[in-house]
This record gives sequence, structure tokens and C-alpha cells, in this order.
Amino acid sequence: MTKNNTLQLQDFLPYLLNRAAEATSLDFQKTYKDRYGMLRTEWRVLYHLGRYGDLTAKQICTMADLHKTKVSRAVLALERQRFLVRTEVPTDRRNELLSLTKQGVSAFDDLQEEATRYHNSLMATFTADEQAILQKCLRQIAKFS
Amino acid sequence: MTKNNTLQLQDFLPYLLNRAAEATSLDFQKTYKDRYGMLRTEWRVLYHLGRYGDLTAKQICTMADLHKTKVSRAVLALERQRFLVRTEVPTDRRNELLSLTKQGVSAFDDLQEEATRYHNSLMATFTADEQAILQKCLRQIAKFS
DNA sequence: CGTTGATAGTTACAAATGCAACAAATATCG
DNA sequence: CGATATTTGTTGCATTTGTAACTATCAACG
Repeated sequence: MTKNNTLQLQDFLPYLLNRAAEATSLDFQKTYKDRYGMLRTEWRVLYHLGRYGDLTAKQICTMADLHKTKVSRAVLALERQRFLVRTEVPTDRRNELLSLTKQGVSAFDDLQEEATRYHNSLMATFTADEQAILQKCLRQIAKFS
Repeated sequence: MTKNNTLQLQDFLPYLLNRAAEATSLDFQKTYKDRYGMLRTEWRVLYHLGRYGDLTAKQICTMADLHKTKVSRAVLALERQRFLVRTEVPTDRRNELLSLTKQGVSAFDDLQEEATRYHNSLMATFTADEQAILQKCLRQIAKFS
């Protein structure tokens, strides 16, 4: 029987997080999708290469916590669209070093600027205290740091 | 060129939210998946019926912000597993009223209890102030109320 | 009534994902 | 060296999702 003192779905943290994540993802997705035809994983891979320089697929997997098949397919897509190139690592030919092309860097710069703008616009609706607490809580839940 | 005062991905709100949402979803997913073989959408639909009583698919779409095809398929799956039944509404035969079976209610009770437990265990790591702010911020971002 | 339009729900097809098997290169250790 | 195990990355297949088209019922209005 349904009790009355039950958890409201709107308070249930996984649900709240999912809805909030979906809402922001859909907003920002428009930017990379419309401008560059990218999917979310592709944008994440592009981001890592733009932010941290040349990486192997494996490194991106670890840093972004993405499965290797997802990364593999994202890299293929980005390569086809000329956003990155691969170069063999002579000392270990299992790895391929991934580097952004000029076009990739330019897309990264553009998207990052947009991301910052969007992030700031979301954050602007909160006080400084709220911002700090929100970030702290989310990082903890996401098991960062 | 990559600037230095750039946004850290770990601070980027959509990314943080996604990672946090994924982490909690994966945790809780185990419960409804292992115990009842449910998918996330099925759990959401079950939840709405358990929490709010009999509803039509359309009502669930609106309340849960789910697309009608997702709901349609979740209802089919829940019906096959005998968690709910449909009854035609005589005054408008386009709608079908969905009601949980005894088995559905029992799954709901069980899962809700587990959800509450999980929610509380997550929240327990935060102070009361942090909890309140976290919820407030997430609701706002999720465009709730 | 009867035509047109809206609504509830399903289905079909394409795209995206997850998982397991696979190939190729390297590491280990007798 | 040579057999076995590990690591990197890709591919194939089944599942899940999104979009659009479809069916069936009802509403509106002449």
C-alpha cells in the first residue's frame, strides 16, 4: 500500500540529477551539434585533446571515464570530419597519438568559449555560496577528486 | 590556441551534472535491474503509478517528461512482467488507464524503500544547509516548479 | 450527419549504446 | 628464444533510443 510519508520523486537525488543533467545537456548539445555535427562523446573527446594536448585513446578513456568503444567511435568520427589526426607511436605501435588539426583547435576554442558562457549564465542565477556548495556536492557525488 | 584561463571540464556544470547523474543512476539501477529486470524508464513509470495511483500513459508523459514512445514501450514491458494492467476508459476509448497489479505495488514498495535508503545515504554526507542548497539549485536547473 | 482536425497510443526504421569477441602489439618468464 | 598473458584498439551483434509515420478514436463545425 502506498504510504503517505514517501519520498517525492522530485526530491530523489538520482532523479533530480538526471533531470538537471538532461536539461543542461540538451541546451548545450545544440551548440556542438548545430555548429559541428558532433555527438556528446565527440565533444568530450575534442575537449580533452584541446584542453590537455595530444593524448592516446586510452588516456582519454581514463580521464573522461568513457568506455574504449565509445572513444574509438568518437575518434573515428572526429577523424572523418578532419578535427583530429592520428600518428603512430614508434616505441609502442599499439597506441596512436591523437592530435587536433587546425580545424579541431578552432572548433575547440569556439565550443569552449560557448561552454564558458553557458556555464556562467547558469551559475549567475546562484549566489557565490550556492555556487560553491553546488560544485562541492556534485564533485563528491561524481566521485571526483 | 589553448588559453590558460580556460574552464576546467570538472567545473563545467553540464559535465559535472552528467557525471554525478551517471554515478547515482548506475548505483541505483542495480537495484531495480537485479531485482526486477527493469529498465530506467520502466522504473520511472512504475514509480508514477505507485506514487500517484492510476494514470493514463499521456499523464505519465507529462508528469515525468518522457516521450510517449518511451512510455509506450515501458508500459508494454511492465505489462508483460505482470506489474500493471490496462483498462479501457469507456468514455474515451483512446485512453487506457494503467493500474499496478499486486505484484507491481509490491515492487514499488520495495524499490521506493530502497530509493529512500539510497537517497538518505547520499544526503547524509552533506550538512543540512548543503542539502537544502543542492536541492534548490538542482530543481532550478531542472526547471522544476 | 460528415468532413476536417486534434489527440492517445503504437509501430517502423535509423541512429546510438553496451558488451563480448577479436586482432595486433608488447610484456613476462620459463 | 618461445609460449602465454596483458594491453590497445576495433568490430559485430543485440539492446535501447529518437524521429516520423501511422492507426484509432474523439471533437468541432459547417
